[in-house]
Amino acid sequence: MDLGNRKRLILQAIIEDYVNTAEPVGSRTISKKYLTGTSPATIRNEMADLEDMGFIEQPHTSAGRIPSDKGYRLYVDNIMRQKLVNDTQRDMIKKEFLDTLGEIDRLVKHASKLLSQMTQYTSIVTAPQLRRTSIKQLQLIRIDNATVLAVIITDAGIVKNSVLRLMQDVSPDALIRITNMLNDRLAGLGIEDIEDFDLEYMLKNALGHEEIVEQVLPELIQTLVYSDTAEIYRDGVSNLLNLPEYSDIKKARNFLNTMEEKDLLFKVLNEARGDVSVSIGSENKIDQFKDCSLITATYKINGKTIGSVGIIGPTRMEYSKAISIVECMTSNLSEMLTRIIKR
Amino acid sequence: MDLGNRKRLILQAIIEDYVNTAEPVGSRTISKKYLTGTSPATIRNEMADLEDMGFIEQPHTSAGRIPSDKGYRLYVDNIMRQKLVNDTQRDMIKKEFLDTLGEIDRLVKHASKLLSQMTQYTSIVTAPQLRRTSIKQLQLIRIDNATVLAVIITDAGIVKNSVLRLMQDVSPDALIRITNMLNDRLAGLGIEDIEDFDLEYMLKNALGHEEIVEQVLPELIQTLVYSDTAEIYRDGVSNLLNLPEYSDIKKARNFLNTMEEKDLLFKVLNEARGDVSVSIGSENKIDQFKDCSLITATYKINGKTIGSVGIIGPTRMEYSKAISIVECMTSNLSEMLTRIIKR
DNA sequence: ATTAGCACTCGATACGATAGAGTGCTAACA
DNA sequence: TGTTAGCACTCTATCGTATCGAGTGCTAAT
Repeated sequence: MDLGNRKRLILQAIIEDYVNTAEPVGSRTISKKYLTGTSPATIRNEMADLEDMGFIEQPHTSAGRIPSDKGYRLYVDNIMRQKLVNDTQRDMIKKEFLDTLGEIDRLVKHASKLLSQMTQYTSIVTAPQLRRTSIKQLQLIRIDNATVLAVIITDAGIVKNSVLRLMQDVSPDALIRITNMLNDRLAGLGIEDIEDFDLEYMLKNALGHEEIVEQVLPELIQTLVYSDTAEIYRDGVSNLLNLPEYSDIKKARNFLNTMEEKDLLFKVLNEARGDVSVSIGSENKIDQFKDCSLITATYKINGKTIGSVGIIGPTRMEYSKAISIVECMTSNLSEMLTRIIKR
Repeated sequence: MDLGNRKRLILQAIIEDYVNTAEPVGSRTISKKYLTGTSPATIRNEMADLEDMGFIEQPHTSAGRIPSDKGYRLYVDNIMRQKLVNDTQRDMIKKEFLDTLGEIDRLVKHASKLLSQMTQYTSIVTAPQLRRTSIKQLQLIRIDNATVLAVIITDAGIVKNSVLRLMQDVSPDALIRITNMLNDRLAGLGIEDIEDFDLEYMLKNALGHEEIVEQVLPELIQTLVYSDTAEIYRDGVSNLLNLPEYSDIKKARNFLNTMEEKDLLFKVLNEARGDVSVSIGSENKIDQFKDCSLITATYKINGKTIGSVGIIGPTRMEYSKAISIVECMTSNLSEMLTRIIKR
C-alpha cells in the first residue's frame, strides 16, 4: 500500500488538522498551512485519489475532507511518528505515583484520573483481578463466638476479606487448627481452581470440625468468586462531552449510557493484550464504540498480568500522544504496584 | 399562609401536570383535566393571584405557568399526600436486598443502583464511613519476615486492611505480643481519637519492640485516616440526560462535571440528617444544584449513623414517590446492614 | 505534471411571515 | 360578589425563502 510521499503528507495534514479542529479540511487550508509549495488544485487532485483509495471521505459534496477509519489506521501504523511523552508529562506521571503510596486500589484509581486528565479523554481501568492470581495465605480471625473474619492474601498481594457467620460456636484454638488446614490445602491454588474444589477430601481431614468447615468453605468460595466481578473505575466521562462530536445530545446520552454498563466496559478491557493496542472506529466489535477509538493496555504485578487500562476518545484522537501516555502509565503502574507488594 | 381550597387544587394541578410534561401549564388544560367544573377564565384569575404570591411563574408573557421553588416547597410541606410506596416497589426493595448477601460495600452499591432505577433520577451514596465508628479489634498477620498485614475491624463491622513493610524482621510470637498490646490500647477508640494518639506511652510498653511499633503505628494511622476519604457511589447519571431540562448540552455538561466532583457530592451528602430531607432548587447551598432538587437521608448500622444516600433530580420531581422510595430504601438498608454485622 | 479559473453544489445563517397557545381585561351574568 | 364569555394582544416556534461562502470538479493554459 504505497502512496507517494506527497499523498502521505496530505493525509497527515488532513488528520492532524481535523484532530485539532473537528472541521472538514479543504484544499486551500492544506496549501496554506501544511504544503505551502503546492497549489490547492494539485492538492485537490491528490485528495480525489486518496478518497478513491478510501483513506478520506467527504461528509457532503461541498465540504472538505475528513479522515476515514482506514485513514487513521494507516496513520497510526505507518505515518505517525511516535510522539514521545514529553519530559514534563513523564515526570508528572512518575511524581504523581511516588506521592501515592498506599493501597493498591487507590493507586489504580489514581492512574485512571491521571489518564483522563492528561489525555482529556475518558479513561477506564479494571481493578486488579483476583481471577488472575493464586492464594498465598489465608487467615481466620475470630470476631465473636460464632463470627469469623476470613482474610485472603493472594500472591499478587491483593487482600480480600469476608465476614462468615457460623451456626455453632468455635473456640480460638479450633480456629487456628482450621486455619492451618485450610492453608495447607488452599495455598498455591489459583482462584479458578477453587470453584471445583474437593470438599469431600477436606472434610475427612477436618479433625472433628466438619460442620464448621462445611459452613466456612462454601461462603469463602462464594466471596472469592463473586467479588471477582472486578471493579471498574472511570474518570473524565465528562471530558468527551466537551468535544463537538457530542454536542448532539443523543450521542451524548448514548455514550453516557454505555459508560454505565460496567459489564460491557469490562468485556472491552479484558480483550486488552500486553502491549498497547488501538482500535479505531468501526474496528471495534462493540456497536456502541463504532465511532470511538479505544486504546488499551494491561498492567502487571510481579510480571503477572492483573488488570487493564484504556482510554476512549473520538476517532479523531491524538493517537501518538494518547498511545505514549497509556504506555508510560501502564509501565509506571506496574512498577509501582510491584514495588508495593514485593519489597 | 392559607390559600383557599381552589387555589390549592390549582397549584397541585399545575405541579403534577408540569412534573409529567415539563411544559408550562395553561388555564385551559387545568380546566379540562383537573377542575372540570371551573372555567378557564376563573382559573386564570386564581393563577394571577398565585403568581402574585410567588408560588408559580411565567416563563414569558404568553406561556402557561410553571411552579416556583416556593410553590414546590408548599406542595411538599402541605399539599402532597404522602404517596405510599406501592407494595410492588416495597417488595422489590426487600427482595433485592435479601438476594444481596455479602459484603457491605456491595450492599451499598446495590442500594444506589436500586434508587436510580426506581426513581429514574440520579442517585449518590456514601460508603460506610470509618470516621463514625470505633475500633473493635485489630490483627496483624505475618506475610513474610518483614511484611505484615494489618486488619482492622470496627464496631460497625467494617473491615480495613493495610500492608505494612517493616525495616526489620519480626518473629511470629513477637507479632502476637504486639498485636495484643495494640488491641489493649486501641480497642474502643474512635477513629478520630486515634490521630492524636499517645505514641510515647505506647513505646514504653513495647517490650523491646519499640522500633517495630514505631514503624507500624504511624502507617496504620495513616491508612485509617486516609482511607476515610470515603468512597462515593453514583448511579443513573445518564437518567437525567433523558429529561428535557438537560437537552441543553451546556447544562448537561455542567451536571456531568458536577457529578464527577466527589468532594462536592460528599459535602452535600454529609449535610444529610437522620430523617429524609428535601432541598428544592434555590434552597440548595451549592450553586451547581440551584436548579435541581435533592432528597437525602442517612443509614445506620446498629443504630449508629454511618453513611448517607441521596437522589438528585430536576425541581419538577415526583416528590412524593421519590421521598417514599428514599425512606424505604434507607430503612431497609439499615436493617440489612445491621443484620449482616450483628447476628 | 501543475496550476489558474470558473461554474456548480450544498450547508449554514438570517429574515420574514404565519400559526397557535395563552394571557389579561372588560363586560355581561347569576 | 364571584364567575364566565369574548376579544385583543403578546410572544414563541416553525417554516419557507433568499443569500452567503466554503469547497469541489472540470477544463484549459502553462
